[in-house]
Amino acid sequence: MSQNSSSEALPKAYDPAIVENSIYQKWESSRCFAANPDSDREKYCIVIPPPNVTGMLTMGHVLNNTLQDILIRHQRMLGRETLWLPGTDHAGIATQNVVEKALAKEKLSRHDLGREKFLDRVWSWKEKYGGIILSQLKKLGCSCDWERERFTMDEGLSQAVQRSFIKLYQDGLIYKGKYIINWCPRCRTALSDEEKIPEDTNGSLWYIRYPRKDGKGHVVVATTRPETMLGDVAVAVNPHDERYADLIGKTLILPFVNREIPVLVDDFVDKTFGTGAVKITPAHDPNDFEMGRRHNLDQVIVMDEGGVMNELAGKFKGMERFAARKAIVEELEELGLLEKIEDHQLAVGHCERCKTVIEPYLSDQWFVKMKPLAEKAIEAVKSGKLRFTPNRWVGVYLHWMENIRDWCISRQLWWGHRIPAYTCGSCRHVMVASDCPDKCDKCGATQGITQDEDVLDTWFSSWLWPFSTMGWPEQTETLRRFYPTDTLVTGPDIIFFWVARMVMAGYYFVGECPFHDVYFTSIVRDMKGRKMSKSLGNSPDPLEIIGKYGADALRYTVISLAPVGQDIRFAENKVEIGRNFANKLWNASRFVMMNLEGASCSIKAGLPEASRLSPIDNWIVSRMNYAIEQVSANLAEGQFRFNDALKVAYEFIWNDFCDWYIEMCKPVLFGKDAERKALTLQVLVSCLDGALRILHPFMPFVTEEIWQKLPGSEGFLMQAAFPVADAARVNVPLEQEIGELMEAVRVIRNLRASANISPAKKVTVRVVKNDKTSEAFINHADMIRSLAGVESLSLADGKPSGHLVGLMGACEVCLDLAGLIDVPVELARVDNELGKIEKEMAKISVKLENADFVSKAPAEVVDKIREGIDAYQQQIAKLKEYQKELRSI
RNA sequence: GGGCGCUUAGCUCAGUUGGAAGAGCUCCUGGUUUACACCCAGGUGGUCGGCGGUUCGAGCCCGUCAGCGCCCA
Repeated sequence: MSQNSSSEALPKAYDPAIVENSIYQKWESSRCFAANPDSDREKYCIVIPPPNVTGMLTMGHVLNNTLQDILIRHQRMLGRETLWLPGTDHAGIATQNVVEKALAKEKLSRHDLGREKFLDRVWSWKEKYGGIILSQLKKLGCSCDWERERFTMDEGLSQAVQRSFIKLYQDGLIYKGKYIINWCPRCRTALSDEEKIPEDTNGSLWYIRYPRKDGKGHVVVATTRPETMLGDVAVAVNPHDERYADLIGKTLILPFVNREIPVLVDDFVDKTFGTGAVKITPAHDPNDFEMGRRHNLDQVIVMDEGGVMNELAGKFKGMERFAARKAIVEELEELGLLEKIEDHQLAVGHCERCKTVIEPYLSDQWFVKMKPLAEKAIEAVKSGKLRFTPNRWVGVYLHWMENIRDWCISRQLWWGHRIPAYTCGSCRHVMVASDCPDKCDKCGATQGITQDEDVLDTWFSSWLWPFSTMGWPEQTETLRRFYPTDTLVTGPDIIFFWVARMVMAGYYFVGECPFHDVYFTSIVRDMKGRKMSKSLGNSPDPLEIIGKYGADALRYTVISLAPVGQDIRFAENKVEIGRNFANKLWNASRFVMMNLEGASCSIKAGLPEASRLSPIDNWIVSRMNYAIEQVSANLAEGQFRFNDALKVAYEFIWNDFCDWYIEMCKPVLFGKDAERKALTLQVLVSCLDGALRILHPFMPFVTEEIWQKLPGSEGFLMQAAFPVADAARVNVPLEQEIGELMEAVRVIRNLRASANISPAKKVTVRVVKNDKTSEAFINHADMIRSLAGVESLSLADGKPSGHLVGLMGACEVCLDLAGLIDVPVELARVDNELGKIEKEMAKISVKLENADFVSKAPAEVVDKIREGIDAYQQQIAKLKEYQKELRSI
């Protein structure tokens, strides 16, 4: 499987297209993703938020699933038995819509086909396209256990749906009844409150005169939906509204239909809204419905299921609801019954799936009583047993839970789980059972028992997902081993739809919260801050991006752009950063392996003891252990600081390992000291190994590909151990010492740049003796020579003339220009430098001028400031001296 | 109407107990340094949204206003 041959030359640039598919195939065929319930390791489990079968991979999926993959891969490398359980959701309305649209192209409706044939079409559609999004997740590198893939309409999951419905019914938590529900006239189905999307709309408030039967004038009512007046059965006023005191009990004549309707009183009426008199339409408004029940009023339905006015609408019969609204207003106007029209802003509900304006509609539906289910779900969060990250979602969750309303679960669709309720044709008795009863429980009839036509809300299967996918209601091995799961990663937009309901279902059906942590992801927006959507056309195709830049690059960029809980602004060109990083890692590895020829080092050998290593070797080892510690801390349970972890790995690899360590190694690698060289190679290989391990959860492909080629690697990186930071190898004084070396190099490079000296040209540098700082130059003279292109480096007792002068602290670093100084340029540079230092000094000096600061601030803070000023003053003095010298040339 | 989040360099964003403002990209200047131009070295760039307050000291804590974005009614 792995060649482990360093003689194989790596291509100069990393090409993800060549690597990713083959790596993924190797993982999959070696069953690296499969969870084993029999192992005795501690488990870690995530169930995927099942994408819709109709779905195509979006940037939202990329973010969400990359995060899950990072968690899973990290935990797997930590030695846990991990299960990431994948699958898809049947997405009732969405899927039915898609197939109906396809049918429409053949000029067919689902009714032309009939229920059975239509469902056949949906299933074949599902077989053909339903797997696409999951195969797209594979391109992303997701390490799901594909052998356990589930679908919400699978046999087993359908069983779970049935069983849960029956249990709820038997427990008295499911009921059927006629209530006002949210109705989509286009989808022709009921919707839950959550599927109604309110949008602020500029509407109107129409003031309509309802004549009194006694002929003594009229009453004016205000409404935002005039078309519903045809279903009015009363007018109500507040009992304390003196304006209408004499009107109570009188009768009005409803225009157009000439129905006699009473004026009644109800505390609910808001005296300040409109005229204080409101029309009551129990069949078309939730508040009116309640009021109607209190006063025992008729419920007059004036529209059909498609939003078209019915026979009770009189002359408006057959008109679409908004056309009817227009016609009614016009006619009222003509009749002199329209008093006025006011602009009125209101929130109009729209169908989540098709954006059609929702109609509050009286209809016979099934509901779940939610209050009893909410108790434990509230407690779980309050007690901290269930944590949310970011924590602020707790408030949103609790507010919803504490004000929870019953859940309308029946849908007038065909695609979905059919409600397991059967009605006796003879006595109308309703029986809930998994199969059609042979005879009626009540009257004993054996014929004419029919199943409810409706299906269940898709979320009624989704809320069971964490355990239905594990085989519930059977007590399976998987369920015992992996339930409850550990972390849920999902978007805050489905906190009510899904998260909250899963918590309730987990407690109710299995007795345990389905997870202990929920990580709410960011929302991916475009650069203008707009949510990505198909209709805006601002949503890039992740597959195209993967094709262009590689999955690792996309993962890198998405994660680094996503701080905890903040929305991210994504643009395709940002993926270049990830691609560049993958290439950087690739080339660093390439460099290491090119130098490995004939060497006998192996990642299995581990790091040589510190005493055998050079300071720079020990420095990179220290940096690596710091990076390991930081990545681990950022990924520790409950942290979810993905972007910080990734940043640490990035900086270690790019800055410490590539920019400094590899460069510092070159003299050794190209030198003659074989023993040093061997040790250096071992450090290079070990650090590369460590870097690949900490980076693997984030960028799995490129790290695996490289790791396979490292000498001594066996099996797969994805199954290798995540490194543990060795505190004994973290050497802070050494890091400081090497930090000084780096600073010395920077000072010289600075001087070279300011004098425009070609990098190829070797220079002579003289450092003016100074107690501490100048030592740094001498301690690491060889290193400085090689990194800064210095030929001769020496200490000088006094400042030589004809040199460029730079400062490291107060230590003068002089670059020999043989007197060829471009004085104006150099003076400008020194001026600039002086200006900056003086500005800095002024900023901290004011602190010392404040007597309170000196007396009240901690001594070490004051001392630090004093030292700082001291240092600045020395620097200023040196620079001024240099300035004087330059001016005298 | 109620609640939440955001406002830091031209752009995208870090900044975890209050103690001398950071990264990446962009831009500018150099560069055929045998890992990498998907690169290297160097540089420019910020009254931390406004106004108050607490404090010796505020990007960070409190109040208030403004703009943007969400959620709930």
